[in-house]
Amino acid sequence: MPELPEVETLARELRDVLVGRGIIGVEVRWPRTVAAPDPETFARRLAGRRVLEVRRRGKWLLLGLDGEEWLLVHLRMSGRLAVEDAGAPEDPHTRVVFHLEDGRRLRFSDPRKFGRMALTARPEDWLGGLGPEPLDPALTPERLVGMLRGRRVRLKPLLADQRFLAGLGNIYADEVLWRAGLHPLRRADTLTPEETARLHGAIREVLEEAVARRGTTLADRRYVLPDGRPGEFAAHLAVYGREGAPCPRCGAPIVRARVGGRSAHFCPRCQR
DNA sequence: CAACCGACCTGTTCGC
DNA sequence: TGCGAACAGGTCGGTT
Repeated sequence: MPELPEVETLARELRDVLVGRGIIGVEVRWPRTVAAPDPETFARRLAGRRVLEVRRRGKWLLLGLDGEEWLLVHLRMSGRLAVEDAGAPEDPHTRVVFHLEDGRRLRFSDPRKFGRMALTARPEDWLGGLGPEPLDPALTPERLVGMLRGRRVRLKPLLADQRFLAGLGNIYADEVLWRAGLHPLRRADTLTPEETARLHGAIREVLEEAVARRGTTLADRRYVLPDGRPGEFAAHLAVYGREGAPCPRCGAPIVRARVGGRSAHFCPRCQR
Protein backbone atom coordinates (compact mmCIF):
# COMPACT_ATOMS: atom_id res chain seq x y z
CA MET A 1 0.00 0.00 0.00
CA PRO A 2 2.90 2.19 -0.29
CA GLU A 3 2.70 5.72 -1.57
CA LEU A 4 2.40 8.98 0.32
CA PRO A 5 -1.42 9.18 0.54
CA GLU A 6 -1.73 5.63 1.84
CA VAL A 7 1.02 6.06 4.43
CA GLU A 8 -0.39 9.44 5.47
CA THR A 9 -3.81 7.85 5.95
CA LEU A 10 -2.25 5.02 7.93
CA ALA A 11 -0.37 7.50 10.13
CA ARG A 12 -3.56 9.44 10.88
CA GLU A 13 -5.51 6.30 11.73
CA LEU A 14 -2.76 4.83 13.90
CA ARG A 15 -2.19 8.14 15.69
CA ASP A 16 -5.63 7.95 17.28
CA VAL A 17 -5.16 4.37 18.46
CA LEU A 18 -1.48 4.25 19.37
CA VAL A 19 -0.46 7.53 20.99
CA GLY A 20 -0.13 6.98 24.71
CA ARG A 21 -0.22 3.19 24.35
CA GLY A 22 2.45 0.94 25.82
CA ILE A 23 4.14 -1.99 24.10
CA ILE A 24 4.62 -4.96 26.40
CA GLY A 25 6.22 -7.41 24.01
CA VAL A 26 7.15 -8.15 20.41
CA GLU A 27 7.13 -11.34 18.32
CA VAL A 28 9.29 -11.35 15.21
CA ARG A 29 8.07 -14.10 12.88
CA TRP A 30 10.19 -13.21 9.82
CA PRO A 31 13.53 -11.91 11.11
CA ARG A 32 14.58 -10.17 7.90
CA THR A 33 11.71 -7.73 8.35
CA VAL A 34 13.77 -6.19 11.14
CA ALA A 35 16.60 -4.28 9.49
CA ALA A 36 18.15 -3.07 12.76
CA PRO A 37 19.12 -3.82 15.41
CA ASP A 38 19.21 -7.63 15.37
CA PRO A 39 15.70 -9.07 15.92
CA GLU A 40 16.33 -10.20 19.51
CA THR A 41 17.61 -6.79 20.59
CA PHE A 42 14.78 -5.16 18.65
CA ALA A 43 12.15 -7.13 20.57
CA ARG A 44 13.84 -6.76 23.95
CA ARG A 45 14.37 -3.02 23.61
CA LEU A 46 10.78 -2.36 22.51
CA ALA A 47 9.21 -4.14 25.46
CA GLY A 48 8.03 -1.61 28.02
CA ARG A 49 8.16 1.38 25.66
CA ARG A 50 5.36 3.86 25.07
CA VAL A 51 4.26 5.48 21.80
CA LEU A 52 4.43 9.27 22.07
CA GLU A 53 3.76 10.30 18.50
CA VAL A 54 3.04 8.97 15.01
CA ARG A 55 4.38 10.73 11.92
CA ARG A 56 5.11 10.20 8.24
CA ARG A 57 8.13 11.12 6.16
CA GLY A 58 7.92 10.19 2.49
CA LYS A 59 6.69 6.61 2.48
CA TRP A 60 8.08 5.91 5.96
CA LEU A 61 5.90 5.63 9.04
CA LEU A 62 7.58 6.89 12.22
CA LEU A 63 6.54 5.93 15.73
CA GLY A 64 8.17 8.20 18.31
CA LEU A 65 8.82 6.31 21.56
CA ASP A 66 9.77 7.30 25.07
CA GLY A 67 13.49 6.89 25.63
CA GLU A 68 14.32 9.00 22.58
CA GLU A 69 14.01 6.27 20.02
CA TRP A 70 12.01 5.83 16.85
CA LEU A 71 10.40 2.79 15.32
CA LEU A 72 10.59 3.27 11.54
CA VAL A 73 8.39 1.20 9.25
CA HIS A 74 8.46 0.95 5.46
CA LEU A 75 5.66 -1.08 3.88
CA ARG A 76 7.39 -1.47 0.50
CA MET A 77 5.12 -3.40 -1.90
CA SER A 78 2.73 -5.40 0.24
CA GLY A 79 3.11 -4.40 3.88
CA ARG A 80 0.07 -3.76 6.05
CA LEU A 81 -0.15 -2.54 9.61
CA ALA A 82 -3.27 -2.79 11.74
CA VAL A 83 -4.37 -2.72 15.36
CA GLU A 84 -6.59 -5.69 16.09
CA ASP A 85 -8.10 -7.52 19.03
CA ALA A 86 -5.97 -10.43 20.20
CA GLY A 87 -8.69 -12.87 19.19
CA ALA A 88 -9.21 -11.43 15.71
CA PRO A 89 -8.21 -13.78 12.88
CA GLU A 90 -4.62 -13.26 11.87
CA ASP A 91 -3.41 -12.73 8.32
CA PRO A 92 -1.34 -15.78 7.30
CA HIS A 93 1.50 -13.48 6.22
CA THR A 94 1.94 -11.83 9.60
CA ARG A 95 5.64 -11.01 10.08
CA VAL A 96 5.82 -8.99 13.30
CA VAL A 97 3.34 -8.67 16.18
CA PHE A 98 3.47 -5.94 18.83
CA HIS A 99 1.55 -6.75 22.02
CA LEU A 100 -0.07 -3.63 23.41
CA GLU A 101 -0.78 -3.09 27.08
CA ASP A 102 -4.54 -2.92 26.45
CA GLY A 103 -4.44 -6.51 25.16
CA ARG A 104 -4.71 -5.61 21.50
CA ARG A 105 -2.09 -6.30 18.84
CA LEU A 106 -0.36 -4.13 16.29
CA ARG A 107 0.19 -6.60 13.45
CA PHE A 108 2.51 -6.18 10.49
CA SER A 109 1.68 -8.51 7.62
CA ASP A 110 3.56 -8.60 4.36
CA PRO A 111 3.14 -11.41 1.77
CA ARG A 112 6.17 -10.43 -0.29
CA LYS A 113 8.47 -9.86 2.69
CA PHE A 114 9.93 -6.65 1.27
CA GLY A 115 8.77 -4.46 4.16
CA ARG A 116 11.35 -3.30 6.69
CA MET A 117 11.43 -1.79 10.16
CA ALA A 118 14.13 -0.34 12.35
CA LEU A 119 14.44 0.82 15.93
CA THR A 120 16.85 3.71 16.14
CA ALA A 121 17.84 6.81 18.08
CA ARG A 122 19.09 8.37 14.85
CA PRO A 123 16.21 8.39 12.33
CA GLU A 124 18.15 10.81 10.16
CA ASP A 125 20.51 7.95 9.34
CA TRP A 126 17.58 6.26 7.59
CA LEU A 127 15.69 9.27 6.28
CA GLY A 128 18.51 11.66 5.51
CA GLY A 129 18.67 10.85 1.83
CA LEU A 130 15.03 11.71 1.17
CA GLY A 131 14.06 14.69 -0.94
CA PRO A 132 11.57 17.34 0.21
CA GLU A 133 7.99 16.60 1.21
CA PRO A 134 5.82 17.24 -1.86
CA LEU A 135 3.11 18.98 0.19
CA ASP A 136 5.47 21.20 2.18
CA PRO A 137 4.56 24.85 1.45
CA ALA A 138 8.30 25.52 1.28
CA LEU A 139 8.33 23.56 -1.97
CA THR A 140 7.42 26.44 -4.25
CA PRO A 141 7.25 26.41 -8.05
CA GLU A 142 10.47 28.44 -8.06
CA ARG A 143 12.22 25.84 -5.94
CA LEU A 144 10.99 23.10 -8.25
CA VAL A 145 12.52 24.97 -11.18
CA GLY A 146 15.84 24.85 -9.37
CA MET A 147 15.47 21.14 -8.62
CA LEU A 148 14.89 20.35 -12.30
CA ARG A 149 17.81 22.39 -13.53
CA GLY A 150 20.54 20.25 -15.03
CA ARG A 151 18.53 17.03 -14.59
CA ARG A 152 18.69 15.18 -17.88
CA VAL A 153 16.52 12.33 -16.60
CA ARG A 154 13.06 11.54 -17.85
CA LEU A 155 10.22 12.93 -15.77
CA LYS A 156 8.56 9.68 -14.72
CA PRO A 157 11.54 8.03 -13.03
CA LEU A 158 12.55 11.37 -11.52
CA LEU A 159 9.18 11.92 -9.85
CA ALA A 160 9.35 8.44 -8.34
CA ASP A 161 12.94 8.96 -7.15
CA GLN A 162 12.77 9.38 -3.36
CA ARG A 163 15.92 11.52 -3.32
CA PHE A 164 14.17 14.01 -5.59
CA LEU A 165 10.79 14.10 -3.84
CA ALA A 166 9.74 11.88 -0.95
CA GLY A 167 6.49 10.00 -1.36
CA LEU A 168 5.52 9.62 -5.00
CA GLY A 169 5.48 6.11 -6.48
CA ASN A 170 4.27 4.47 -9.66
CA ILE A 171 0.58 5.33 -9.30
CA TYR A 172 0.86 8.96 -8.32
CA ALA A 173 3.77 9.78 -10.64
CA ASP A 174 1.57 8.69 -13.56
CA GLU A 175 -1.43 10.63 -12.22
CA VAL A 176 0.61 13.79 -11.63
CA LEU A 177 2.05 13.75 -15.15
CA TRP A 178 -1.39 13.26 -16.66
CA ARG A 179 -2.81 16.15 -14.67
CA ALA A 180 0.11 18.35 -15.67
CA GLY A 181 -0.20 17.31 -19.33
CA LEU A 182 3.44 16.19 -19.50
CA HIS A 183 4.84 13.10 -21.23
CA PRO A 184 6.55 10.60 -18.90
CA LEU A 185 9.60 10.44 -21.19
CA ARG A 186 10.06 14.21 -21.28
CA ARG A 187 13.55 15.27 -20.20
CA ALA A 188 13.31 17.10 -16.87
CA ASP A 189 15.59 20.00 -17.79
CA THR A 190 13.54 20.95 -20.84
CA LEU A 191 10.44 22.16 -18.96
CA THR A 192 9.47 25.79 -19.36
CA PRO A 193 8.68 27.76 -16.18
CA GLU A 194 4.98 27.50 -17.08
CA GLU A 195 5.21 23.72 -17.43
CA THR A 196 7.07 23.50 -14.13
CA ALA A 197 4.34 25.52 -12.47
CA ARG A 198 1.78 23.12 -13.92
CA LEU A 199 3.79 20.18 -12.59
CA HIS A 200 3.96 21.80 -9.17
CA GLY A 201 0.20 22.37 -9.14
CA ALA A 202 -0.47 18.81 -10.29
CA ILE A 203 1.68 17.31 -7.53
CA ARG A 204 -0.24 19.23 -4.88
CA GLU A 205 -3.68 18.64 -6.34
CA VAL A 206 -3.27 14.92 -6.93
CA LEU A 207 -1.75 14.20 -3.53
CA GLU A 208 -4.17 16.42 -1.62
CA GLU A 209 -7.16 14.84 -3.31
CA ALA A 210 -5.79 11.34 -2.76
CA VAL A 211 -5.18 12.02 0.93
CA ALA A 212 -8.68 13.48 1.26
CA ARG A 213 -10.05 10.26 -0.23
CA ARG A 214 -7.83 8.19 2.05
CA GLY A 215 -5.65 6.68 -0.64
CA THR A 216 -6.04 4.17 -3.45
CA THR A 217 -7.34 0.66 -2.85
CA LEU A 218 -6.53 -1.53 -5.88
CA ALA A 219 -8.29 -4.72 -6.89
CA ASP A 220 -6.24 -6.89 -4.53
CA ARG A 221 -7.60 -4.83 -1.60
CA ARG A 222 -4.28 -5.17 0.16
CA TYR A 223 -4.61 -1.61 1.38
CA VAL A 224 -7.76 -0.92 3.38
CA LEU A 225 -8.70 1.36 6.26
CA PRO A 226 -8.78 -0.10 9.79
CA ASP A 227 -12.52 -0.69 9.54
CA GLY A 228 -11.98 -2.65 6.32
CA ARG A 229 -13.30 0.06 4.02
CA PRO A 230 -11.31 0.86 0.88
CA GLY A 231 -9.52 4.12 0.16
CA GLU A 232 -11.65 5.94 -2.39
CA PHE A 233 -9.14 7.44 -4.80
CA ALA A 234 -9.14 4.40 -7.14
CA ALA A 235 -12.37 5.62 -8.75
CA HIS A 236 -10.62 8.91 -9.56
CA LEU A 237 -7.52 7.51 -11.25
CA ALA A 238 -7.22 9.02 -14.71
CA VAL A 239 -4.53 6.79 -16.19
CA TYR A 240 -3.05 4.27 -13.76
CA GLY A 241 -4.37 0.78 -14.53
CA ARG A 242 -6.60 2.18 -17.31
CA GLU A 243 -4.79 0.99 -20.44
CA GLY A 244 -7.18 1.14 -23.40
CA ALA A 245 -9.84 3.06 -21.46
CA PRO A 246 -10.75 6.60 -22.57
CA CYS A 247 -8.79 9.57 -21.25
CA PRO A 248 -11.11 11.54 -18.93
CA ARG A 249 -10.02 14.76 -20.61
CA CYS A 250 -10.00 13.98 -24.32
CA GLY A 251 -11.33 10.46 -24.76
CA ALA A 252 -8.25 9.03 -26.47
CA PRO A 253 -7.32 5.50 -25.31
CA ILE A 254 -4.80 5.42 -22.46
CA VAL A 255 -1.47 3.83 -23.37
CA ARG A 256 0.82 1.72 -21.22
CA ALA A 257 4.57 1.66 -21.87
CA ARG A 258 7.72 0.44 -20.16
CA VAL A 259 9.72 3.26 -18.61
CA GLY A 260 12.71 2.45 -16.46
CA GLY A 261 11.61 -1.14 -16.04
CA ARG A 262 8.13 -0.21 -14.77
CA SER A 263 4.86 0.48 -16.48
CA ALA A 264 3.89 4.07 -17.20
CA HIS A 265 0.32 4.98 -18.12
CA PHE A 266 -0.46 8.13 -20.07
CA CYS A 267 -2.70 9.79 -22.63
CA PRO A 268 -0.87 10.05 -25.96
CA ARG A 269 -2.99 13.04 -26.95
CA CYS A 270 -2.97 15.16 -23.77
CA GLN A 271 0.60 14.38 -22.82
CA ARG A 272 2.49 15.80 -25.79
C1' DC B 1 25.17 11.30 -14.40
C1' DA B 2 21.76 8.24 -16.64
C1' DA B 3 19.81 3.85 -18.01
C1' DC B 4 19.24 -0.97 -17.27
C1' DC B 5 19.14 -5.37 -14.82
C1' DG B 6 18.87 -8.63 -11.28
C1' DA B 7 17.77 -9.35 -6.37
C1' DC B 8 14.64 -9.53 -2.78
C1' DC B 9 9.61 -12.56 -2.31
C1' DT B 10 4.81 -14.28 -2.93
C1' DG B 11 0.39 -14.14 -4.99
C1' DT B 12 -2.69 -13.22 -8.75
C1' DT B 13 -3.92 -12.64 -13.46
C1' DC B 14 -3.20 -13.46 -18.36
C1' DG B 15 -2.60 -16.01 -22.62
C1' DC B 16 -2.55 -20.20 -25.01
C1' DT C 1 -9.24 -26.87 -16.92
C1' DG C 2 -4.19 -26.52 -16.63
C1' DC C 3 0.21 -24.42 -16.75
C1' DG C 4 3.90 -21.36 -17.34
C1' DA C 5 4.69 -16.50 -18.13
C1' DA C 6 4.00 -11.93 -16.84
C1' DC C 7 3.06 -8.64 -13.61
C1' DA C 8 2.43 -6.15 -9.00
C1' DG C 9 2.03 0.02 -4.84
C1' DG C 10 9.43 -0.31 -3.71
C1' DT C 11 14.33 0.01 -3.22
C1' DC C 12 19.24 -1.25 -3.58
C1' DG C 13 23.52 -2.41 -5.64
C1' DG C 14 26.20 -3.46 -9.61
C1' DT C 15 27.18 -2.75 -14.62
C1' DT C 16 27.28 -0.46 -18.97
